[in-house]
Amino acid sequence: MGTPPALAYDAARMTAATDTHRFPPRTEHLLDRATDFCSRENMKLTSLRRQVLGLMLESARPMGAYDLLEQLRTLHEGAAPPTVYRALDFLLELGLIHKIERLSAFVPCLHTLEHDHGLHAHEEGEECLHSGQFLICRECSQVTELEDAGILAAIVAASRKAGFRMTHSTIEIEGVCARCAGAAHARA
Amino acid sequence: MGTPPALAYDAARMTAATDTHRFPPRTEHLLDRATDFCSRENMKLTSLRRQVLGLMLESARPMGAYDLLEQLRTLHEGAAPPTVYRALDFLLELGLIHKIERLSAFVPCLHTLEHDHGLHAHEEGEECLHSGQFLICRECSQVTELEDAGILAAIVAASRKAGFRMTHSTIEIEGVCARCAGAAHARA
DNA sequence: CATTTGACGATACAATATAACATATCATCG
DNA sequence: CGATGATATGTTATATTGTATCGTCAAATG
Repeated sequence: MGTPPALAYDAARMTAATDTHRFPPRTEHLLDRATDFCSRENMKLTSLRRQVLGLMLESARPMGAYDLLEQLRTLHEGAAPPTVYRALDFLLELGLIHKIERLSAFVPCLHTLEHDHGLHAHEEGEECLHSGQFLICRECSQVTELEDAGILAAIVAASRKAGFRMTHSTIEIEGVCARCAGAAHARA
Repeated sequence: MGTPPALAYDAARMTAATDTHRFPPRTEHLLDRATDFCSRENMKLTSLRRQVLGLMLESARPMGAYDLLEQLRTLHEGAAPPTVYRALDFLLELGLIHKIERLSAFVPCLHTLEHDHGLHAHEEGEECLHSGQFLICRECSQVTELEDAGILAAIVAASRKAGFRMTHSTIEIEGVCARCAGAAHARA
């Protein structure tokens, strides 16, 4: 919940080269990939959007828009709700993040960042944003993104059977993750 | 969106026998089934809850909590947000309705009402509320509930594979329903 | 260079949901 | 019957999430 613990890199270099906040190297690397991804889509990952995505990458958990706003304000004075929602809308449209509807919260999409596959085509010529599947642990609040072909196939099949032309699917599976279930078992 | 059109039954009998609003016969019948269902679960479908469920059954579309509140006020002076949310929570817990997360709106669960199967068991001894799958048409806003065994099986399988103990799943499929797709085709 | 377009600042507001506490209703038991 | 506890509802206020709108600025485009 609170601020993250001390980080293992040199904080003095954080604001060295640019006017924008510097995240740890691993995050900066992912952000660079995101920048490339955007260029290829003819879009721009502006400094503001980069910061918002960076904050999400740093968080172990899904972040609400107002969580993000609070954090963003430490980097970007004067940020207001529309500031955050615009960045989120942009990132959502490109598939760089997902919204977890049940939590009204957002997570970065590592699949897009790591495999650079933003857009998918399911049917004849129909393009459709990759929409993942999420395991939501109610103990530790962590969210794991799956990309299970079986689930997707079942959903596409059921939609077709109903004559429904699907463009997006929201799959949110709630329960207890392996780690928390293990811990509970150990306690008993 | 607006108030429903004139109804084909005798409005004079609406408040005859009881102090609670009377819905058309088909709805009253479903409400009676809901009452029975609750008794079997040792719960009570109070007049307030019955009215809320009735309003939802009368609506062709998902209703937001504040839509319900507005309607409820015509039947139940002094209703406030908590009035509605409490009724919704009750109905959700019993599986008599579902929440469509993407719409922040609610629909009655006809599966529960028509088949009286509220609780399911997926794994060894673990009970779990029936959680349906929803086709959401972005043209006409209608929502169709599926209960596709293939989707459920795929989700259960993927959860197990990840060591995740699922208790509830939210499946919301957005797109264009057969009727609206047909209409669009006709226009072209 | 003028124009257009997209991004951002800033204020206000709308829509959704809950906290907290008071009151009422009802069943049960002594 | 009257006390007691549990459940349901009334009431007010507030928290949380999300948009509308309008103005400004800066980069891209012709």
